[in-house]
Amino acid sequence: MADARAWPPGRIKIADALRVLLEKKDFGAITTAEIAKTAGVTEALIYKYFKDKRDLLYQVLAEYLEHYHLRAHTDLKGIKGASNKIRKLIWTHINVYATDRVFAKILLLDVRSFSDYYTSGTYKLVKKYTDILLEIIQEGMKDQEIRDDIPPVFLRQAILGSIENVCLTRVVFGRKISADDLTEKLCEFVFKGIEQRAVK
Amino acid sequence: MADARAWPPGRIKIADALRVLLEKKDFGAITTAEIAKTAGVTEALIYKYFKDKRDLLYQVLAEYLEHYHLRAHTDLKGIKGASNKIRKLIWTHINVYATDRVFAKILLLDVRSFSDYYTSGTYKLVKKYTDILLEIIQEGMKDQEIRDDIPPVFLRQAILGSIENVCLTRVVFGRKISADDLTEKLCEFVFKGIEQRAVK
DNA sequence: CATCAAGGTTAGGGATCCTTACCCAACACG
DNA sequence: CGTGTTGGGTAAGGATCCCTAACCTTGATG
Repeated sequence: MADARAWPPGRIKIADALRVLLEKKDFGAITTAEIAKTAGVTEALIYKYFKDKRDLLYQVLAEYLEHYHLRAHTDLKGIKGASNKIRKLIWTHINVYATDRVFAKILLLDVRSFSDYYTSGTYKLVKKYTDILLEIIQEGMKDQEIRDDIPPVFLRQAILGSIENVCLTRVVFGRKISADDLTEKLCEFVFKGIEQRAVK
Repeated sequence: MADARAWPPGRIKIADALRVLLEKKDFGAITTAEIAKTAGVTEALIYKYFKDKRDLLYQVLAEYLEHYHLRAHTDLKGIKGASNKIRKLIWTHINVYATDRVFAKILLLDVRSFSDYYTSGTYKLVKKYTDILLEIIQEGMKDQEIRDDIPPVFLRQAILGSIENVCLTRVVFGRKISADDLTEKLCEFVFKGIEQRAVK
């Protein structure tokens, strides 16, 4: 997972330790002492590699994001048409939440409450990731596949919000996430809306 | 704001102090010492009325929720048809975020990261609030106004997610929220979806 | 008038985050 | 070959911060 750059072993052990601990408890309940103990290093070493306890969280999240950003990109290769791409992106996105609870918890729950997160480099990575969706939307508007009377950035926010909120409760309560099932329903909602259509 | 039950003055001062402090900084950055000083009481008094520092936050949020729950209920009186009710509810919901940033920040940012929040009584109040939307959706399905091929609870999650995510960034970056404008766009999205309709 | 509850304070203790100073092995270099 | 110097890591401690136990005061009540 951690892109094995030439990071010193201590740094890797610390990041790994946080990931392990996040499986069982939320970030606020994890102490630096605990992280150090799990990593098998001393507390002070954390502060050699990370500015903060929070900076550690941000950097771990950043590693996930780089990984999944790349994956989303390749997942979309060879798919034609904005609608099909959006469907695929929704599936991929949900599937990440379904299979990687630690990542889901960090992104959906832990970092949100820190105000400095929104000015961090990690947040920029999130935006870069969601820009994929934005570009598809713009492409779809050009091709008359997607309505162009609502600003694309607005649509992006609305779509992502619905995805994340649907997954949120499932992540919080540890319920299973079925990517296939949720994608189907979400696409119906996102593409056609909740209005009852005229019976054919 | 704080429904003036027969609460002792100290309790009111503490809750007020937190509300004041939340206007400038986020919950995690506020210390109990700071709260006590702002309230003009000693730190220990906080723990006479609240189990935790977090419990204080939950109770303050609960006061907001009771207030806005009531208001949403009366706001919907006299409106006919599920679609019209949903439109109104969306407007009311957004308008609360637009006018009450402290409430918005607590609900959208601060409490989310605490895992015990989701088992708290305050969270039950949130559910009670969102049940309004659920009932309208069910009503709309019965009246053929809203499509019934997606579970109502799913639709509720998706709709609320899109609303909240649209407001979230505006709250985080302190940008203005125009209830009229956002409601218009959100309703278009929620009711009709992003698909380009056949040109008439 | 003794007692008791309610509202509030004093004083302090343990945990947590973070910093400063230090150790030591490996390696470059004159 | 002696000598810096850099990178990885440790030891120890300090400043806060959250929370608790015990105590004080005042007014109501039997």
